[in-house]
Amino acid sequence: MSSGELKIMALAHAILAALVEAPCSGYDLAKRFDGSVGFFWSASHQQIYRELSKLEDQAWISSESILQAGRPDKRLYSVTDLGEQHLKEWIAQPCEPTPIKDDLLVKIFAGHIAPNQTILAELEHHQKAHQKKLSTYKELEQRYFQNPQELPEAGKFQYLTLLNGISYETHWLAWCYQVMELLQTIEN
Amino acid sequence: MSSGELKIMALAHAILAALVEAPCSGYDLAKRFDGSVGFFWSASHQQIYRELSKLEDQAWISSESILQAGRPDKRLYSVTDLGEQHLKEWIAQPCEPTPIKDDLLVKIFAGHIAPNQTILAELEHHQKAHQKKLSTYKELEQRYFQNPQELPEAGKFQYLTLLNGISYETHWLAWCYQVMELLQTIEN
DNA sequence: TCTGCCATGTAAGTTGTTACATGATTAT
DNA sequence: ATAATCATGTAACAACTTACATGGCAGA
Repeated sequence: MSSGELKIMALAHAILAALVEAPCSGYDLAKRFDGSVGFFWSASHQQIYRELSKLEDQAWISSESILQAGRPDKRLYSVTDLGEQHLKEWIAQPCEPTPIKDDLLVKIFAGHIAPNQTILAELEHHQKAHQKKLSTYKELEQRYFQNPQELPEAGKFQYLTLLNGISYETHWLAWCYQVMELLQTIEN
Repeated sequence: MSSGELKIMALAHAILAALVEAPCSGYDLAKRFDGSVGFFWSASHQQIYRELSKLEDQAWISSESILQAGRPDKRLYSVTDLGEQHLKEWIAQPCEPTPIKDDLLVKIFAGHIAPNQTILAELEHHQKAHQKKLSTYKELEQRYFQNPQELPEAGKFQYLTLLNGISYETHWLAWCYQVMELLQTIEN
């Protein structure tokens, strides 16, 4: 209503959250979105660069050019006071749980039109993927979050996102197992 | 490559899967995407109508006009042989697990910049939402899936998507509890 | 020499969201 | 009367994906 500026910009907030934790370049952000930030958001480098431009136009972030020997310059982005203020306000606004959108579940739902073998193969593929993620997450837990009670406050919150990843992958693995059990009762 | 037609169309496949199970109108589809189909996909009615037009242009679905007394006509959509063939092929192509994108996790990640009270309130809000979904799912389980072993094949697969929903909500609830426990160790 | 990493972008297309639009029937 | 439900759409915009584009440096 009225003038504007009341948009959603989900990615923008994920970027702000990442930059508040540690200022970095677009390139580094893209890598972080593939790693620890990936516990809660994913984005391609193209999205990230575009969003960084927008955020800088709005003065929610600012950048500093870093000259590097033998490498392209990098732009180091950090969140401005204005940006942090907006992030705080956004955090205070209630949001709803993300609806599920999952290709594998679509395939399972229509599973009866495909050979059992096909479904089973895809399931094993996903099982492996989830197992891999889970062990990565557990390694991170052991390496950086051994004593959660003694972490600094920011660290505790980051640990909680990791815990969510662990719980999420565990849920998927348990479900994969359930599917396999029930598939065995179907002759094909 | 070569000529084309190799697009992703995630929503299209979700619609095909729903229509294979039971032909219906766009309006009914929208309702189903808010209910049982919502275990694996969500979409607004605008998306659905647009996608239905595209699918009919490609002859993956066909429609029949149903005249109704005292109500607007409805178009009953069903999947053609061609559509079912495409769906089968799509099911056989491997896909990757859906990356996480979740606003609440962004908020938690940056939780240290907000008052503890704000985080706690949002968490309780989500806890309630997940509790509600979980009990809805469990009711459905009791009502329609008491003896999974004796279900027809299609029913078994649909039950598996419901089981995923139950597992998913349970995971979130357990995590909410973990967060609350750790939040108590932070003075604020 | 070739692959991969560092570093940043543009262009085109698809998907998803929000708002607008219509019009009849049924229940409170 | 008023709101909710049935039933189907258009228009504009925001978000996301895929492909293309550049160019230097480091290591096998």
